[in-house]
Amino acid sequence: MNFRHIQTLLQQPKTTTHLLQIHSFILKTALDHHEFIISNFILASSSISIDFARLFFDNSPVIPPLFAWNTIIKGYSKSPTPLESVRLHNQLQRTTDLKPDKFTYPFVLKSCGRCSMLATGGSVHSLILKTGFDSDRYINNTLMRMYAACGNVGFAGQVFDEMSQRDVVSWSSMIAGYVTCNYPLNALSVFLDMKQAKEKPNSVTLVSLLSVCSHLVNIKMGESIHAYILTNDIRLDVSLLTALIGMYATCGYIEKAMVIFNSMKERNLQSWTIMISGLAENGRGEEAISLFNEMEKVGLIPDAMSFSGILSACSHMGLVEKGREYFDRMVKCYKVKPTMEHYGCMVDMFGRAGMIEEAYDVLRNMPMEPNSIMLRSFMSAYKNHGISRSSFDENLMKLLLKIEPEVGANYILSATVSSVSGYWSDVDDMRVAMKGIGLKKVPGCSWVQVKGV
DNA sequence: ATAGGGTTAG
Repeated sequence: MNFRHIQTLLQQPKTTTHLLQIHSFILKTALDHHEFIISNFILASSSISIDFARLFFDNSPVIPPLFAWNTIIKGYSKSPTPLESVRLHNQLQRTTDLKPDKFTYPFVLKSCGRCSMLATGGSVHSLILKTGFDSDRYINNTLMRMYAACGNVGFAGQVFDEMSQRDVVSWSSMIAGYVTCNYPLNALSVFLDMKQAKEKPNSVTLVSLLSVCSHLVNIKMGESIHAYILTNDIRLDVSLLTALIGMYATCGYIEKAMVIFNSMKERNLQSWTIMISGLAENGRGEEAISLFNEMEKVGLIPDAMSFSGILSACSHMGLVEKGREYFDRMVKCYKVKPTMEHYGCMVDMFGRAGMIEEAYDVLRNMPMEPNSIMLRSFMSAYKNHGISRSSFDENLMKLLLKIEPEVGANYILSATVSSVSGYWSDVDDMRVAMKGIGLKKVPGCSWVQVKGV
């Protein structure tokens, strides 16, 4: 049993037991101090699970070589706990003489982005500048993604502008950055610059661009991108087809979306989910529900996004019992933690069905502060169905006006609801409240209209 | 000696 032998073993298909066996060989031959062996063992075990690899990393008898640190940092960057790679990067700097290299930074940056740690990401950036790695294209591309993920697309743009050489990934990252930060028009203009620069977009670039069309609800642009894909022989992979479905569905071309979905030879969870949500949004709840059931039969595990789709279908269709069922199934069978969107669907669903008490229960018992969409939905339900109820919670109305004091429609809603709840004792009270926040004229609503409520 | 970046939706 020697070095070469272990190396060969590590290249074969690995299972946990297999790796444990190799590990005991390593101990027996005292090769556990050997840097190259440590590196390869950590690499092999990280392909099983990052936590598994971490055990060996932590118990290494010598300080692991930089390669092993990089492998672990990379593993955490795509794990559910990316913060751990930021921690390890700190530990690397504090406790060893090793210096991070061009394989360390991309993954630390990715983790900073995933954790929205703008300040930490910025300090990693200055470290990169200090150590001269700012000429590395990969690092610059991940810097851009980090800044965009942290919501600061301006910094991403600076990195992009200062890059000495850009490739298709740089351009795609810049476009995706603007999409993430909700600047679809800027994304479009970067695409135009990209064409000027004669850089050819690939299927990843086009996925982001189709999302631009969805954001702008611009079917003309969507169709021209579809045509561009076909004439330029861009590979129609699962992601690109899924993005096309999404674009057609958001633009209201649900039939076209269905045709693409049905033609797909291979589909992933996202393809199903986007089709289900598309059907739900286009008022075709029954089909959304049957597609959801079909998806489960195929053996795919629905995620938070899939449940948003199906719950919104139930809400639009007024299928209260089904909605309750799916919500329960989501939590109990699939262990998906409900997000704001899910609670929003439930409030909307109960509210539309006139079940004010149930909607109120959801609002009261959810673990986060409701957003304005939910509050408006609840208030409208109250307005439409709650006229005879006495259970109005004026705090919810106050909260809505606090979160969104600049939205005129909220005051109109408030005025209407006040006729039921007595929250605003008279219209003059509301006038004072509006003046207090400097709102003189309600957009889309004159004082006369408010008075007339 | 082993390794790296970009993609969607509510």
